[in-house]
Amino acid sequence: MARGKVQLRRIENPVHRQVTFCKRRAGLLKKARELSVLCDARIGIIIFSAHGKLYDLATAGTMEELIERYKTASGEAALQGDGGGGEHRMDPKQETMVLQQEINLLQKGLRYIYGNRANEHMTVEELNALERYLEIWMYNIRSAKMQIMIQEIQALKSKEC
Amino acid sequence: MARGKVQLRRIENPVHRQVTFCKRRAGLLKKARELSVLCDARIGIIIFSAHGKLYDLATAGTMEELIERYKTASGEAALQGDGGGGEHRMDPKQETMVLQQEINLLQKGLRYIYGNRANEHMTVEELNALERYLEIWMYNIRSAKMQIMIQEIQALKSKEC
DNA sequence: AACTATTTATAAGA
DNA sequence: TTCTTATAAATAGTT
Repeated sequence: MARGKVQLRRIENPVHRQVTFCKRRAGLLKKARELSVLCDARIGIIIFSAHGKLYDLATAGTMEELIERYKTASGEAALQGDGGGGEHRMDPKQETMVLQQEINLLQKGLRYIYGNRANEHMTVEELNALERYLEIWMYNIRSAKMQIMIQEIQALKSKEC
Repeated sequence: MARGKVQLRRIENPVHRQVTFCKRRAGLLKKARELSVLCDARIGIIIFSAHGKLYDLATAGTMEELIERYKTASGEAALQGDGGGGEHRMDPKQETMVLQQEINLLQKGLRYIYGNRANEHMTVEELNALERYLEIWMYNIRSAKMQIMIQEIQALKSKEC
């Protein structure tokens, strides 16, 4: 927006891209804060840089509150208690989302176990769900181990002949 | 920003406020799309108007994906941040490092199990280590569950007396 | 919804 | 990186 009109496509020069990212990110967050104050709105912004670093903003409350409210407002379908067993072929996006949810639940569980228990609230239902995941994962890991060992044994046998 | 400097506080006139909300909301979303394209970033924006109406934007994917990624990224930050309670003998930094390693191993394991097995290489040793972690976590989760249920039972009993 | 006078954001240069 | 500054963009008030 200055000293040259900008083309709306990825900036190829990595230095320019990084500088622009910093400046425009700051600008975007400033605009969001202004909009929130001026118009009494609640705004959450999540930014992942190309390298995966997280920048965020939540006005008037926490991001978690906004996310919960978002899920309600956007009428999200209830979480499927599939257990990740994966007998049905999901499309990759859905699959990674489910995986991500399982990881989130595990992280929460680990914080609950190892951290200050007062900081995390887990229901018995959540703990049960986590337990089921752990059982399934353990089963799968044992299967995978077996497969690898069988393959290794077969490789050894074929060498002997 | 034009024909008069703006004061950074809630616009009292409802008509002005509504008009400004529309204009600036459009501007904010445009800026976000530009930033995403120019700098190869992934951005999610959630806006609730004062009256509770939802407006949102997710670049390069769905809001759900961004939310899940946000939870992971912010959860990891929380894990690294403190570690909390004094129940453990390790110093907090060491403890969170170990936790992080465990999570990384689990994520690798899950990708191995659910993803294309050719993309992840895991040794039998790694799988064994993961299996041991899962056993420990399951034990801890079952203990936690028991504790909660015992507390609930006691709470019920004390109410009855 | 359109139209500008101004303010604001920012790309390029220092 | 930080600051400057010329210019593009956004937008407050008006029509």
